Amino acid sequence: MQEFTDRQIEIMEAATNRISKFGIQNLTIKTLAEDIGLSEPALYRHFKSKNQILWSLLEYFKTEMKNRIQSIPFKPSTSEADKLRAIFNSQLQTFVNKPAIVSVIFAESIFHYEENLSNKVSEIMDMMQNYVKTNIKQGQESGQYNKLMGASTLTTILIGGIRMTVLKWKLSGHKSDLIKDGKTVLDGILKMIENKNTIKY
Amino acid sequence: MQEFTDRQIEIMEAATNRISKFGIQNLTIKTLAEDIGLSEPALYRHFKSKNQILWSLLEYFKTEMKNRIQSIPFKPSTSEADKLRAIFNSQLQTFVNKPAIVSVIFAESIFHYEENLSNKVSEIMDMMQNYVKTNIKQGQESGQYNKLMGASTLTTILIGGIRMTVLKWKLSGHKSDLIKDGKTVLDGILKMIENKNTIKY
DNA sequence: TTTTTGCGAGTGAATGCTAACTAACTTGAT
DNA sequence: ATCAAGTTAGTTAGCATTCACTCGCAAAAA
Repeated sequence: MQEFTDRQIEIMEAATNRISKFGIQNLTIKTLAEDIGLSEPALYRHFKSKNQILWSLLEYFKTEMKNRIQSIPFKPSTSEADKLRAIFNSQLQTFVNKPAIVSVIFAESIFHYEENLSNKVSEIMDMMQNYVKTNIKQGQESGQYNKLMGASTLTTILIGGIRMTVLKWKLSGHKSDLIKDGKTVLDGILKMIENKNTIKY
Repeated sequence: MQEFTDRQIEIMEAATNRISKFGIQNLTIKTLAEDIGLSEPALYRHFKSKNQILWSLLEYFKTEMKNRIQSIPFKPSTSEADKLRAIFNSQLQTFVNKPAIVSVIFAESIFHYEENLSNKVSEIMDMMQNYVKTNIKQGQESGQYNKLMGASTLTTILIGGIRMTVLKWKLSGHKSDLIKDGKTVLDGILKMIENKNTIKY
């Protein structure tokens, strides 16, 4: 069940590279066609519109992300904190490998009110949000995390903190060490919410 | 020393409203001129370019923000936590009153690589970052905050958490209660870092 | 006190550019 | 000989910006 043809994937990869290197506003049919070595109309043989190219990019990433996260192998004994670490690590690693997706996800406002695109971005954000929230609830119920804060608020802080780290990385021109900085942020938060051998309320 | 003429302020306000209502991608010289009831060339009598209009908007906000935060009256006895609450509260209140500025600040990527605009946005972010970081250092040194995390990391988490809340508010179409949600996030973080009558390290 | 001159602020009609997208034609493989 | 996949040469539309001009007023000159 091949979702995309070879050419389509080639186009999507070229788009990814273009965005990584020059930002999303530099992704035009013209530059894209040049990158691949085709004429502009040729692209329209493979995608209905530019919108469809971006949409496919997001859809592709969403599926990839879901599969990737769901297939992280956890031993039954893995603590919730370690699961969270694995999830974020995997996610940040993906960003490092394909910085383009960050540009797209962070650029909601660029989509000229194109609902299908902002919806896809929302779906991706929601999915991440869900993984995190579920983890936190689980951790709180099992007593691994304290309950100083509601799960929703904690989720917001966690994702917000990581997002901020990603943003800084992006603004630094991908010079900072995203993996390390992300880990620092996550560990910091975990340090504050983990019930180790400390007081209980 | 009037920095802007009346007309310039009128234009800046119209731009603000246009962005608030229809997003930044709907801000064109044409729509802007229509809003004010002038012709397009007329705008060029007052600003050199569209870029200059946006730049002025950001510059104006930056100055306003600086003055506003610096003139928050603190009694000498105010705790660092309460100072932080006051700063964020003031900031969020401003966002609620002028949602446009959020659109502009969150839309870095829209600026066709116009350096002066992204720089202004960076300046604003840095300023906020500084206020927060200073506060945290102060709080940690005076023992009001614990030192489980470095000041930089904590700053990232704090600003990240708030930013995330603002983003959600924006995505909700300004329907959620930004002030309340922001306060919840901030209080949550403070609860985790404040040394009240608990253990000392 | 008229008259002239200069100027701030405005206008309609281009201009030039960049995009996305399309029509109509070609070619090479099955 | 069909058809998928190209190509050349457009079209259309949006946008920032400029051109050449006007109008009314205020100050300088007569």
